[in-house]
Amino acid sequence: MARTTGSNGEETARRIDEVALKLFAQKGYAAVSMREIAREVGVQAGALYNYSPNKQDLLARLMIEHMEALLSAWDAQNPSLLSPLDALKAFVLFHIRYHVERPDHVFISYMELRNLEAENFAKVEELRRQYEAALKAILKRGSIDHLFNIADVHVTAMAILAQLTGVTTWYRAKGRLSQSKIEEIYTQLVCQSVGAQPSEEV
Amino acid sequence: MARTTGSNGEETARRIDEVALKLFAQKGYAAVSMREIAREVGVQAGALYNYSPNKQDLLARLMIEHMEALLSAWDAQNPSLLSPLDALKAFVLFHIRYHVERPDHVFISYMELRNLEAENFAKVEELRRQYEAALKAILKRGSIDHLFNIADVHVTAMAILAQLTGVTTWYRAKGRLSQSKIEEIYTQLVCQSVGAQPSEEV
DNA sequence: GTCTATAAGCGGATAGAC
DNA sequence: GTCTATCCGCTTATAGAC
Repeated sequence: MARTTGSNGEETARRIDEVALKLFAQKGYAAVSMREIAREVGVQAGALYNYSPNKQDLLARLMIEHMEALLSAWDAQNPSLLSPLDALKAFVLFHIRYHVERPDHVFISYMELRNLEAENFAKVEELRRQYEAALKAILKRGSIDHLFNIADVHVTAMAILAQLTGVTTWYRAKGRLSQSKIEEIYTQLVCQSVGAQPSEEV
Repeated sequence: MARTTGSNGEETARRIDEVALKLFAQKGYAAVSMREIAREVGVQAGALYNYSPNKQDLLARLMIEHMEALLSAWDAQNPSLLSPLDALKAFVLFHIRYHVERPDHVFISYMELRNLEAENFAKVEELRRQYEAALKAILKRGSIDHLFNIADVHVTAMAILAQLTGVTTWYRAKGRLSQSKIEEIYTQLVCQSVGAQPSEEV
């Protein structure tokens, strides 16, 4: 299926990212070869190097772009305009929806950190730190206003993020529970865990 | 540093497990070579095959033994003798302590599932299912007795396990919080998240 | 932009000496 | 039980033709 004539750089670039993301998530970065990515894209291995100088860069780009998009999407919600409780609920819904829609991005962003070289690792960690800070800001506001009963903002933030992100490990679109039901259950769970007053309807 | 004479099978077996566990956790199964394990153990690569028929078996054994030990340790606590609330608190303490003491075991048991061949995968999953069932049993008891306010036992169990296991990703022995302080925070967090009445002192 | 060909080395695993 | 030597396939990455 070689298609040297009629080749299309933009389409190939898109396909490489798509295939690499899928394979890295499925098998892990170290277990996927450039040949395998190329085969699935429908080009020869050498062609991949027109789009990334090496395999490491391909991984790093996928992770950094994901984290940047996540941060932008959350910022676009303007959560600072909401009350702490509403902002927390908005965060729960946002996080679940964004992550359930992109399970492969989530998976590699948590699993492949150790395969990043130092410089790329630092970039991704900084972006993750910013995202954690967004949740901490909400918890802090609610804590100061005595709306929440939180023993430690940092630990609570880590715990909430872990449980929300964990949804992607077991959620199946055709499972027992609909996504909206899961969102409802987690909203209750998180509100209860921060000791918020029984919530008005979501 | 060859030591053919004076070689000691039992000691080597122990060291192989120790080194393989450490390296798999650090770099991931696929990124660690048998040669690298051998080098760190202080033997030649061929010698490893006296202890495992292949690399896959080495990984599977580490994971299965960890899950079996985890289950035995929990069973030894006889949680069914406790009230649901006390059992839940016991579970939180047990899980945090057991996992914080064995971060590498925990890490590979969650991260390397995808590198297990079908048969080994099934074994590990069955053991994990049993452990999840132990927590669900507590939640069910408390729910039936109207001690807990739980929207869905399965989702709540997954959420609690995710947040507890997540401790190992950020806990550092010399960090801001002592382990006992973290245990206290998580106990409150989990009790609040299941809607349990404000707890007596732990 | 993609191909073919190839460099240079590492991978898991085995055979047979000691 | 461990070593040395080895098979051979697969790895990332590059060079140069088209």
